[in-house]
Amino acid sequence: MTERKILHLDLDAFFCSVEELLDPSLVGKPFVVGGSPQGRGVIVSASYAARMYGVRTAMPSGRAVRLCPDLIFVRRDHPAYSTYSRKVMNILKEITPLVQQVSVDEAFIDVSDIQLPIQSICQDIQSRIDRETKLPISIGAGTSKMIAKIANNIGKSRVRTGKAPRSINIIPPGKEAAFLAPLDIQEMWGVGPKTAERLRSRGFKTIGDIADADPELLKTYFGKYAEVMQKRALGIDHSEVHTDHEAKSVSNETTFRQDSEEILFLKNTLMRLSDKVAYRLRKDNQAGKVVSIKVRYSDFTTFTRQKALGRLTNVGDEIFEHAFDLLNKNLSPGRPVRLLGVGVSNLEEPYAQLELFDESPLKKQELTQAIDELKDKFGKDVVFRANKLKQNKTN
DNA sequence: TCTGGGGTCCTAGGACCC
DNA sequence: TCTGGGGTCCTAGGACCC
Repeated sequence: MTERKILHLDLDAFFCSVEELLDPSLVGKPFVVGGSPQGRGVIVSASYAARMYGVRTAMPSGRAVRLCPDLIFVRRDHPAYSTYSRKVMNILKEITPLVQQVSVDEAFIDVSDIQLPIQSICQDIQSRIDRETKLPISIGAGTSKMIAKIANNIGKSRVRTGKAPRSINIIPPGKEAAFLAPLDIQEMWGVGPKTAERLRSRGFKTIGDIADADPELLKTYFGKYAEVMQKRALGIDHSEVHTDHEAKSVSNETTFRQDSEEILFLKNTLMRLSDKVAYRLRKDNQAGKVVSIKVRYSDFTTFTRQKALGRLTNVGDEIFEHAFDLLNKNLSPGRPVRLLGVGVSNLEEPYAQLELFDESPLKKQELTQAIDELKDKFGKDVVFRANKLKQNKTN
């Protein structure tokens, strides 16, 4: 069996790089995309100039300004990010159909079938994306997704110039364990702050420490997970590049500018969130069987509640009805609420009839509108009759 | 410093059924 | 008379990732 050649590609400071294309006066300046420091925002993306001040993703904006008083704040422009993301992903799909998009700015590709040295494959992709989109991208390469991903993280982190790294980091076959061994445990896949702390408290510092540990001892600490962890530490990962991604849940949440305990306000918010979720579901021709809410109080304690409906829905009113019921039954009165969220999961395709229609996005949108208009005219039940018909047929 | 928003996966307990 | 065991669904929470 020949070795797999897997690449992990990650656009450098993606949102900021797009903003620089839209407004070249930002180039080289310390700026961020994210919420304003007056509100409760956090940094979503930081330019490399801003990172030189210690500004990082997910940092509260207030703290970022203290680190860098001249920091420029740019509002998010999601449509622009989607457009550029699509451009990059399309280029990758021209190189190979084996593309797994992980997020807007990140993908794995399997280039095992390309008969060129891995170094030149990486360089070709990087310069082509630069030529066609002007976006900087970094690439990690290895015999598995895990190695490619970690290689990319390490490659990027070595560059501290205040400019986009555009790094390429290739781990040759057979060198996986040696590459991982000296790295900090938190570079591991699936090891976050909590697990890292547990590992550190038992004397594990590097990935090599985990690779070398007595399997039985590791098992007493981490149970079933120990085996997976140790395999990963040894550089073993057989996971494939998955090209088919289907969403399993859709949710929207919002943090208020000010905490509130006013039931009318919370109710209206829940209604708005339910409509948003429903609209997104309909746009993707999806519906779900489970409605959930998320509530965070001002002291940051958070709870979730969910309810299985026994049938599919993608209608705002119905999602809201169940969400509000869950809220009513579980909200502690008099405790100010900071965040409210609504979600729908256990998704399926609801309308078999849709397949009879032209698949063009415009047609779909027209159909959605038609369904929504019917709902307005005849009441929400009209949307469900088709749904129940389908269920009766299939059962 | 005072902590966003969108997700996925895993675990564990209880209900219910055979 | 003092209590089996497996399967499946549902729910809640938590860890993790970008």
